[in-house]
Amino acid sequence: MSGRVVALKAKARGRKTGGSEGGGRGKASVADIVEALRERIARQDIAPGAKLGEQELAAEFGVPRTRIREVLGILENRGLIDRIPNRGAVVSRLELEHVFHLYEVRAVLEGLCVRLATENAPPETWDEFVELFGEPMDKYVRERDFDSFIVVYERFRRRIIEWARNPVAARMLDSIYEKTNVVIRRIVILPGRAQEGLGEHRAVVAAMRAGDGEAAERAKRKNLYNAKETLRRFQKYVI
Amino acid sequence: MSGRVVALKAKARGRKTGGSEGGGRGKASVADIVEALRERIARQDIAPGAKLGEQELAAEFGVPRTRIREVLGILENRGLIDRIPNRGAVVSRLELEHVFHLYEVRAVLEGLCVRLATENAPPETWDEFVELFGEPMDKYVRERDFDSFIVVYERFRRRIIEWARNPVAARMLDSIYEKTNVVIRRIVILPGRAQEGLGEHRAVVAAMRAGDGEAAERAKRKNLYNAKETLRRFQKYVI
DNA sequence: GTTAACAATATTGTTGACACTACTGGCCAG
DNA sequence: CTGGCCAGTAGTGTCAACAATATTGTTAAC
Repeated sequence: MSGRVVALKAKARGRKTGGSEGGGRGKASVADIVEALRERIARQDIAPGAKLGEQELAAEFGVPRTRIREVLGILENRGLIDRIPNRGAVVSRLELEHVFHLYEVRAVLEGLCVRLATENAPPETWDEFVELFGEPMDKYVRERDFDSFIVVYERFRRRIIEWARNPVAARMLDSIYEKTNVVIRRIVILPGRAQEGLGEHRAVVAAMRAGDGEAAERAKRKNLYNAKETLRRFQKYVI
Repeated sequence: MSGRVVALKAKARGRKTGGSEGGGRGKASVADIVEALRERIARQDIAPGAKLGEQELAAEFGVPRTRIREVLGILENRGLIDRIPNRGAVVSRLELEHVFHLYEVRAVLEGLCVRLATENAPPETWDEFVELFGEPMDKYVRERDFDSFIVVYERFRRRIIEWARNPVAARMLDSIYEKTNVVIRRIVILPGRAQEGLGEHRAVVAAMRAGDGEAAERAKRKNLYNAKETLRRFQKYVI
């Protein structure tokens, strides 16, 4: 049916200075390959359900198959791929139910981070975002410039996690993002969602600027709860 | 300095019906070995900082070294061991700061699960625990029978996660428990903590029985927040 | 007696070869 | 023509030998 979507570039067979993947000099390490594949899966360069052949990947990255095997092991227990014994590995399809579960967890974890960040960072930290979530973001919404919208959104998210100073939460949120990245981009284009989300974020930022961590947490939770409900309402158009 | 604490039993070198570890028939699979080691680390049968030799483990479980290698890889990105290139693997020491981070995350995740469980389960589900957290637990506390105390505690926890019906949260909480198991047992014996925790849990159970998910969530959070504060106060005696 | 260089050993890291399983296509019987 | 059986093939799973690196032990010079 649907053909592979794997990029066939490079083929990097050479050894010295050969591996262009991951930016490392020398040949591609396990971490490099994991990162490369994680990115492809997150951006859906490889479609969900598509097969990941070990030999194929080994040839592309110019590494022995054993190393690919290790990579697939890591990707598997991160939940990004499914492996069936003697059958190979395929990119996980994310069930709608699973996405809801992810959103419930994401809500409380981001709520936590927002609260911690409010407590840890000097209030002026958030001035930048009070500004951005004002006129500029309004403009993006009006002009349907969702890419710029998401860039700011991501920047805010990263800043929060940075100031939350909790590596455990950061790690868990990362593992959620790498699975829901795609969904986020689809939710934001749903009718009225960007506008609504912007309003919710203004509440979050205002509370943070005011130093009220608890209020910020509640606002952030509500934001993600609403996002989930929008998703539920329009699920037919998303999945 | 401190010698190894590794159990030297079995040495199971035989192949057929040899691997007694993990309960599986035939030789030990990767999952079996991971589970066996996870358990040992959680129960501190292997001391933090102790070295895990590949050949040693391979000999003990009667499997090729490659398989042990895979196991160590899994344990590493679960955060249970640290691996230094060409030096080997050692059991992670858990820093006090890290434990606080884990508790912050655990608080919001268990809070979530308590709320979800209250929404999903029929109220009668919790009658059993209303009962248990009454007189029986009081008795355990009075008699310093912390083992029984923890058994009930664990049972309650499992029931909550079961009814929360959120595999994502369940998985994340598991990864927290396997690291903090030891700490839990040390907190509960701190002066007054068991009594205090019991009171907090009665509030949780009461709210759940009454079907008030939000109140139950708040109560559960408060419970873990207090546990964390107790830990902070007595940190010298715990770590 | 202490320290530095060197050799020996033990342990981790890497790889290609071999074994096994599941799919593909052809063949034959009904 | 259809359905099941069988062999061939492609791909995954397993392993044991080889290479690289760190640690330990030894010797000799200061």
